[in-house]
Amino acid sequence: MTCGGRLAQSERFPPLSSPAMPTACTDYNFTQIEPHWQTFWEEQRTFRAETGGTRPKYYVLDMFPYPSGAGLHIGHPEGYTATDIVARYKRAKGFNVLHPIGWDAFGLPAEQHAVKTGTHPATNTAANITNFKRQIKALGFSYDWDRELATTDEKYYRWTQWIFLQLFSRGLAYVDERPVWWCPELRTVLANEEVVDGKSEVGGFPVERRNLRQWVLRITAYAERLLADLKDVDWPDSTKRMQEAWIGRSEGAEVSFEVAQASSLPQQAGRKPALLKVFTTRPDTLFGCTYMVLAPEHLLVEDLTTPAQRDAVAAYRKKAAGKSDLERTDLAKEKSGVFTGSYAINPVNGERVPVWIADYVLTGYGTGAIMAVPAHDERDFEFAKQFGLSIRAVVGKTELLAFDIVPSATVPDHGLQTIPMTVEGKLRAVNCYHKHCVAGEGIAVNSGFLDGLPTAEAKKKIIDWLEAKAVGKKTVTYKLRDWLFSRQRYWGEPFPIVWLNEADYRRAAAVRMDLPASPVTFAQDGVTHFALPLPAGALPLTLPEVSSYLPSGNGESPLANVTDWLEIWFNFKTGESLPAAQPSPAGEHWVRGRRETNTMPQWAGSCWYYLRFTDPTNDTAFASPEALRYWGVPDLYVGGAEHAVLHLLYARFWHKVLFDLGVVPQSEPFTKLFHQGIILGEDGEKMSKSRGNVVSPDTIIASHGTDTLRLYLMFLGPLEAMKPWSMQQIEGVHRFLHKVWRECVAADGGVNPKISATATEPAELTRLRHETIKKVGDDIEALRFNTAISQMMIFANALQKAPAVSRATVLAFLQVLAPFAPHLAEELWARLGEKPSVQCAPWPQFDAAQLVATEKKIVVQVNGKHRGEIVAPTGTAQAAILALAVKNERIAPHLVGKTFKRIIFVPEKILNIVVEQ
RNA sequence: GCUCGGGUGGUGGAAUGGCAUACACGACGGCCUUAGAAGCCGUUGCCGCAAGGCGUGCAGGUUCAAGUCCUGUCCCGAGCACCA
Repeated sequence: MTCGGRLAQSERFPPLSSPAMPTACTDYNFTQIEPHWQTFWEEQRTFRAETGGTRPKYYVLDMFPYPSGAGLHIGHPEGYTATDIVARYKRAKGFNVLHPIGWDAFGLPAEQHAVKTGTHPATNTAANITNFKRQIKALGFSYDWDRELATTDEKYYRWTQWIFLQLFSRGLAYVDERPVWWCPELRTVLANEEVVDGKSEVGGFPVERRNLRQWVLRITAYAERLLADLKDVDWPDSTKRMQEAWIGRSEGAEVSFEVAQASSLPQQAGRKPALLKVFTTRPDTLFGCTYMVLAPEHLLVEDLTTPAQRDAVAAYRKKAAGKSDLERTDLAKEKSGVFTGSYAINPVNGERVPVWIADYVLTGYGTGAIMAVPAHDERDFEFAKQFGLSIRAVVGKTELLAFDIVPSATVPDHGLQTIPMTVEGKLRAVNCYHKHCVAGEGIAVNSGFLDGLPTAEAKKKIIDWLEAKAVGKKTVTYKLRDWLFSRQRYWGEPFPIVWLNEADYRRAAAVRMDLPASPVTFAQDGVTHFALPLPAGALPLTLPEVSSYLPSGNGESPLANVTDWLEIWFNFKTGESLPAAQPSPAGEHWVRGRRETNTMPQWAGSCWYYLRFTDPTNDTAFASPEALRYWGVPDLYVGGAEHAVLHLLYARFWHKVLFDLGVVPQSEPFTKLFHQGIILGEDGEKMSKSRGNVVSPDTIIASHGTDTLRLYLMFLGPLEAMKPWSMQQIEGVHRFLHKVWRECVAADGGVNPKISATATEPAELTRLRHETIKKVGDDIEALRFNTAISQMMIFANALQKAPAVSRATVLAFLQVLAPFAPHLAEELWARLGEKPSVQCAPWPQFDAAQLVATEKKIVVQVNGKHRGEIVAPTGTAQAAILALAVKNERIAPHLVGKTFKRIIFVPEKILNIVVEQ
C-alpha cells in the first residue's frame, strides 16, 4: 500500500496480514520493533511516489552522499532525519511526496583504492553502496527506494554525457591549457587535496604547476543570470552572499593605453603601436595613474620588454610561473615586480607612465593589466612606495575652510594639498594627500575636466569622454572563472568526444547538425585536432576495462593506455567505432580518430541528479517532460554548507542551460535550500578518526535505537547550528520515548487501562493536545525540530500526570510523534488497534477555540520591575486589572505614597505602573 | 584585512520589544526497593535567613519596558582574501 497513493479509500487498508500486526514485546524493545516496521514499510512499499494524480506534489531532497569506505558519519543522518520528518509530515498533510536517495559514486577515493589494491573501482564502490544502504535503511527513512540511482551507472551517466553534448553544441565547452599539479616522481596529475604543503600526499614528493590540456565549461556566459536569479530563491542569506561574492560582479571601465614608441624597442614599420587595455572600477582616478602593471603572464610582456630589461623580466616571469596562486597570495606581505623598460601614454593627459610587471596583478581577472593609482589604491600605494614610483592624489575630501591652511596649486612638501573649488555650487576647500593612500570616494581634484565632481559623477563623465574618444568603454567584470571540467583520472564519466584531423572534421560537419558554431580544437606538435562529439544515439560511452589504474605517466588518464578503445576507426554519422588496429571498415563515414582520455569531475553527476529522480529509469530521455512538469524541482533541498558555492553554482548553471534548451520548465533548480550544521564530537572538536571522537550511527542504533537517535539529532539544537554530541543528553530523549511507551502500553503489553474512548481527561490535557498539534506542525514547517520535540515532551509529561486519557488524544499525539519517531509511533498505533500505517493517516486537526485559555496571567510591573501577577479572565480591561493590582499584597507596598505618572497596559500580558520616584 | 553569523545557568539550549533561563542533561534531597536498575515527587541563575538586590561577553544609548532595537568594543566561529 503506497502512502496516500491513487487507491480508492477501501483499497487503502488491505486485510491485516501478520506484518501489519504489532510486535509481541512487553517492554519498549526497539531492537525488535524497529526492524519489524522497516520490513513492513518495505513490503508494503509505503513510501513509493507515483508520478501524477490530483494531490499537490512535494519534492524533498537530501544532498546525496558519496559512499565512502568509512560508512555513514553522524552528520549524514542529521540532515536526512530533518528531511524525513518533513517528508512524513507532508504526506500526512495530503501531499504526494517525492523523497529519493542515490549515490554520488564517482570520485577519487575509489580510484585511489583501486590503484592500491588493483580491484576495479566499481567493485569497491558497489560494496560501499551496499554498506551505506544498510546503514541508511536501519535509520528508517521514508525514501522511495524504487528511485535509487548511482552516478556511476552507465544508464545514468549516459545522460550526464548527453547534457555535456548539449553544452558542447551550444559552444559552452572548450579546450584550453590550464595549470594543474604535476608530480614528476609519480608521473601523475594530482588533485588539490592530494597536495599537502607542496608535496604529494602519497610519498611526499615535490610537485609543480604544469599546463595541461583541459576541458573548460563557459559558466561565465551565465554569470549575470546566476547572480540576478538569486533573488528568486529561498536560500540562506549567507549562501546567497557567498555566491554573489564568488561571481564577483564589478562595474567599471576598460581603458586603452597606447604604448609609447621607445627607441630601444624594435620599430616595426607599418605596425600600429600596441594597445594596453586595463580594467578599472575607478575610471575617475585616471588622472592619478602614475604607472601601469601587467600580470607576468600578460601576452604583451614579451613585446614591451626592452633589451636592457630582458634578463630581469625573464627571471621574474620564471619565478612567478613556479608559484601557485596560493603561494602568490601567501607571500602577499611584500610586493615584487620588474620594470619592462617601456612606457605607455595615459589617454586622458598624454603623460608617459612606466609599464611594470608584478604578480600582484592577476592574469585571469579583467584584462590582466592595471592602471596604478597609488594615491587611492592600497596595493598600488605599497608597490609605489617599494619602488619609488610617484604618487598623485586625484580624489579629495571637502572639509571646512581652515584659515591656517594655504590653498596650493602645487603639492607642498608635507603632501597635504588644499584646493579651493566649487563643489555642487558652493566654494569648498578640498584636501588631498599625496603621501598617503586614501581609498574610497570623494571629490575629483587635479583631474582637469573632472575637477569638483563627486566620484559617481566623475565616473560617468570620464566614461562618456573615453567612449567619445574611442579609448575606453563602460565594462562589467566578474571574478567567476570558467569551470575546469576535466580530470586525468579513470573513475569518472568519459567525454563522448573523438579527436579528428581537420579534413575529416570538415567532412563530418557536413552531415552533423549538432556541432558548435566554431569548432573546438587544440594544437599539439604543430597539428590541430578537432573535437567531434559522439552522436547522442551512440551514448553511453562506457569506461573500458583497464589493466592498471595508474595514470599513463605522461599526464593523461589511465584511459590513454587502452589502445583498442583509444585509437579507433570512427563512423562520424552513427558513432560506431572499431579498434584502429583492425582494417579500415568500408563506408564513407569512417575516419581515423582518437578518443578523449580525460574524464569528467565528480561535480558532473551531482549537477542534475535531482532531475533524474523524477523519472529514474527512463531510457529515451534524462526524464520525461511529464515527470519534469509534475515533480518540477525540489521544494526543499537540505545539505551541508560546504557546498554553498561549487555544487550549488554548477547545478544552477547546468539547470539554466537545460532551461534554455527548453527541456526543464523552471530557471532555478532549488527553490528552498537549508544547511544543516556540523555535529562536533563530545569534546567540542570536529569529529575525526585521529581525535577518536567519532560517533557512528550503528553504535547508537544498537544501544538506543533509531527513533532515539533521530529524535536526539533533532533535539540537539537548531538544525543549522554547529553543536556538540553528548552521550548524556541522548538519555533524555530515550527516556521520553520510554515514557510514551509506558503511557500507552501496560506491563502485560496491552493498552494502558487509563486510555479509553470515553475517558474524561483533564481539560488541560485536551488543550495541550491542540496546542501540540499546532506547535509541532508550525515548527516542522519552519524546520525548528528542537522546539517541536520539547513541546511533545511537555505533552508527554502532562499525559503521565493525567489519571484518564481519551483515545483520541493519544492517537493524535502518536500521529504528531510519527514523523520524528516513526517506528515507535507505528507500533503504538497498531497496539491501540488502529490499522497501519500511521504514516498514511491524515495529520490531526487542532481546534483553534481550544487554544484560547479562559484565564490569563497578567504580569504587574512597577517602574518596569516585576512585582506580582494577577490571574484574570481573558479580555479583562485595564481598569479592573489595575484595581486588583493596587489591592494585591505583593504589589501594594511598592505603590504606597507614590503618584501614578503613567500606566501601560498590554491586554492579557502586562500592566506596568510608572510612579514618581 | 574584508564580509557574514554568534556570545544566555554547571551543560545542550528556549524566549512576536512585555514574567529571562521553556524543554532536556547534570547535581542535590526524598519516595519505592533486601539491594540495584528503572520510575516517581521536590529543589536547582548568583548574593541573601528574609525582605530584597544583581543577572543574557563588555561600555553606553533609545524605551514605561531591551537577550531582542541603536552606537562602540572584546571574544569565538564561518567564508573570502592582492579581483584593480
